[in-house]
Amino acid sequence: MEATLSIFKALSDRNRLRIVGVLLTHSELCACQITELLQLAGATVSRHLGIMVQAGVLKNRRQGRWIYFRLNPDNKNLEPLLAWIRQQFGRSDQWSQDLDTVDQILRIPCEDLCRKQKRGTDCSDT
Amino acid sequence: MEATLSIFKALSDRNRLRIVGVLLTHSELCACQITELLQLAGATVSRHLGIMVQAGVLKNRRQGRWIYFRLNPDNKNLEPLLAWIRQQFGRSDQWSQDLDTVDQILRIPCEDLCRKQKRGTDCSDT
DNA sequence: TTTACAATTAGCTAAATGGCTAAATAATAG
DNA sequence: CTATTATTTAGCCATTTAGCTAATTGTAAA
Repeated sequence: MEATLSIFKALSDRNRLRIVGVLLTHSELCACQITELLQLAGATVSRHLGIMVQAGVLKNRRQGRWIYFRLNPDNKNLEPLLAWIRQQFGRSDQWSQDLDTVDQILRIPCEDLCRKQKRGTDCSDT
Repeated sequence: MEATLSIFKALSDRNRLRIVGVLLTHSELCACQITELLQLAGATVSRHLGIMVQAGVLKNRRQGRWIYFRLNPDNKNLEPLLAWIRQQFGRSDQWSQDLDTVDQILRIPCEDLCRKQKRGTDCSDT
């Protein structure tokens, strides 16, 4: 029951649910890409990601300077739950909008994203 | 996404998850029986139940002086999620213990349960 | 109609949660 | 080795949540 509870807690925040949503169709995203999607402070996003990793919902791996997150492929238990979420999201405006946004974000190299986030300004600014 | 979120919020509290757990095998329980199981103030339990009704997880019906709660049979969407929870609970000590406790509680008439809860003492007391 | 009573709502407090900034960490690049 | 930099951790504050008691509501019994 503890494990189940921590999974539900991990999923009971809007921003964390949005992260799961985009990972349903983009198998792997790095912290700075997710930060860009949510438009929150990097530290805040890092804590959200940590909660989900802790609950076993996400897994991460380091590649060079970046850390990539994906839905935990080791926990087979999780699959029916994720399938259910995908079904629920079927007609969610927020979800389809987030998917579009991620498509945009994926065109920007992580270096640029991170620089932008550090400055707190838009890419188009000098 | 809003609806999904409120379902997860409803399920992200230990006591609420215990309520769902016992309703997986006891199709209908009244507020005072659930209060007896959780050993919390009646008002607190009422609020937990309200949150789950609001989220569409539970449904209630009045019968005489008592209000009975069950897993919402109208929301077919919910079934896979409930099946998943049942699966997760398979080996939960808390769950099997709660089921035993409910068996005990069901032997006591609601009148007696409510009287006991009002006095805040055990049934065996005078 | 009045009384009794199960459940809910209101109002309070303590703890948990989610946001931020700043400091620390861990890896790459120079 | 030192500097840079993406992410995490620490520390702070505002909001939400879960618990309680007391008051209210709505139904049944007297």
